[in-house]
Amino acid sequence: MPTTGSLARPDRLLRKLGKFCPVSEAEKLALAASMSLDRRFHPGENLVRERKPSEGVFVIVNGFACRYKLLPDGRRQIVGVLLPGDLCDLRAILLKHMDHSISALSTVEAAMITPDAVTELLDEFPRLTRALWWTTAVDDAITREWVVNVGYRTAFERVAHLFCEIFWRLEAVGLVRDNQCRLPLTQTELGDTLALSSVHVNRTLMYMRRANLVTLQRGQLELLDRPALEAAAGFDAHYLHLDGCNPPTLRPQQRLDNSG
Amino acid sequence: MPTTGSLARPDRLLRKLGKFCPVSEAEKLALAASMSLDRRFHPGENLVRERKPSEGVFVIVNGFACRYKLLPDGRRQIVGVLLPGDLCDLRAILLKHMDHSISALSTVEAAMITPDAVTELLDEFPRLTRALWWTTAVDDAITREWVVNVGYRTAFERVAHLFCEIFWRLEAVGLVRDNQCRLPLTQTELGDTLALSSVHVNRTLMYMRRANLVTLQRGQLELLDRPALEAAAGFDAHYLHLDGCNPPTLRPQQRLDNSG
DNA sequence: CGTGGGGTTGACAACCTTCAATAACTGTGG
DNA sequence: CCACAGTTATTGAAGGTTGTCAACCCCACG
Repeated sequence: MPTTGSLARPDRLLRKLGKFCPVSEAEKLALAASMSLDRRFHPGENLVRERKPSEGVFVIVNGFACRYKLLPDGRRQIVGVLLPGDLCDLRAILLKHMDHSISALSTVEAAMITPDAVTELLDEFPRLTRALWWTTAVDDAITREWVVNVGYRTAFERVAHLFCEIFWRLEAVGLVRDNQCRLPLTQTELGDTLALSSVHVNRTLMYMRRANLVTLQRGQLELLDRPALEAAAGFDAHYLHLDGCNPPTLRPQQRLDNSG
Repeated sequence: MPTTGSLARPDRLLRKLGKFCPVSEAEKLALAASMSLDRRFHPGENLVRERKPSEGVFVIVNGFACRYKLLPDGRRQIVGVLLPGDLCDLRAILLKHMDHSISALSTVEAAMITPDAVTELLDEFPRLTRALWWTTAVDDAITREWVVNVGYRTAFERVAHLFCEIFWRLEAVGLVRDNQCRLPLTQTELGDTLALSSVHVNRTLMYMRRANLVTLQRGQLELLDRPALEAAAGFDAHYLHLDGCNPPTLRPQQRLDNSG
């Protein structure tokens, strides 16, 4: 049950990549080896700053983080949530500067993959490359769904939909038990995420609680009636692409390398 | 001035990739060669359907298309606009099914790159691979900005911001002249894009027209006072990443291959 | 010359925001 | 153990931005 020391950090990530394709021992070790520079961030602390070049790719090992943009009037819009096992976008190293910031919502442990290590990893492990590429595709699918969420849905549906999404994503990395998971966001942060005022988030949560759908206390989320919640949110998990991958078009050398 | 027949189709795309890094003749020819199966789509026709596997990657050669999701009540949310030179996401071939549909807004000419051709291209041209990867990163940055747009901004700001974005993007591929560009969207489609009712889009456009900021007639957009519009929208183009790329970490063989 | 889609406008309603006040909770130091 | 400060949560009242409904106009097109 306990992984080795070197595999503890990429564990959640590996679990996610495993949904895409089998991952060999060599690939696991290479990924673990590429993760250097473990760092710990306090709530509110920035991992990545808008308008600055990225120094590498962070892997969230533990805790919750968010992508956000600061707005002219001082408010902020959270445009993505990063959970354990998530990557801060491999492609960031291609860009001259970041278009958004990333900060810790809870205490966050993150490992860094340097740009050189990213390049090496992608050069030497084509199948892993595909898997990592797949995670970025899923991240983007999630962002698109967020456009729908803040654009189309009512406050109630938005909150419900976010809860469903985070629940499914945490389930995929083994962080759900007894219909419960962590969700260490204040109501103000939920508002920044869902483009709602904290006041209205509160009213909505009160309503959900009284309807015996959901409780959210001290950063712990419990879904009391998951089917009802998903129905109310209009939630359909297919955009999370947790059903694996297409049969890949492989290069010749990959065809020899199908050992799980 | 006129490109050869084989380079006419990827012309807009090449112009965009050129913002990222120089593209060699060999790369240009390879890209052109990989584009097969030119197709023409009428307004409203689907290029790609949600919940179906993608058959390859489309390159928009001419016309406007959009990514959209259908909603339970029959409405739709447009979650992205595809302009000439844009790709329908390279990574789609990794996914078992699409999480959104793509349809033509105007008459669209699109070329298809088959999954096999994508794989070959990525295998043989590392620098081109980086450039293509960069375009997907920019697409995602745009989607994130859309979350901000529909979540945070007022109707007026939303419309203004969309106009600025499309103007900049078309400018980058050489499709702007005299402060004018094409924008063949009905007010209903603008509403689907901006999460506004067509009625309110209309009111907003009337206001902008009367303020001598913008005209939009018969699919032609003219920015009468671009600085004022950008200021009003809170538009800052840095998320479009048109300023090129980071010095790449290259593989050895790439270091020998820096001819433009 | 009729028909249908898109554009324009008005009246009214709804959802959500803002402002404001209070209560509950968390952590800190005496 | 309690007092205190700071943050978070809760609730009420009033107002604003935007949606809905409905009507009308215009134009393109067959």
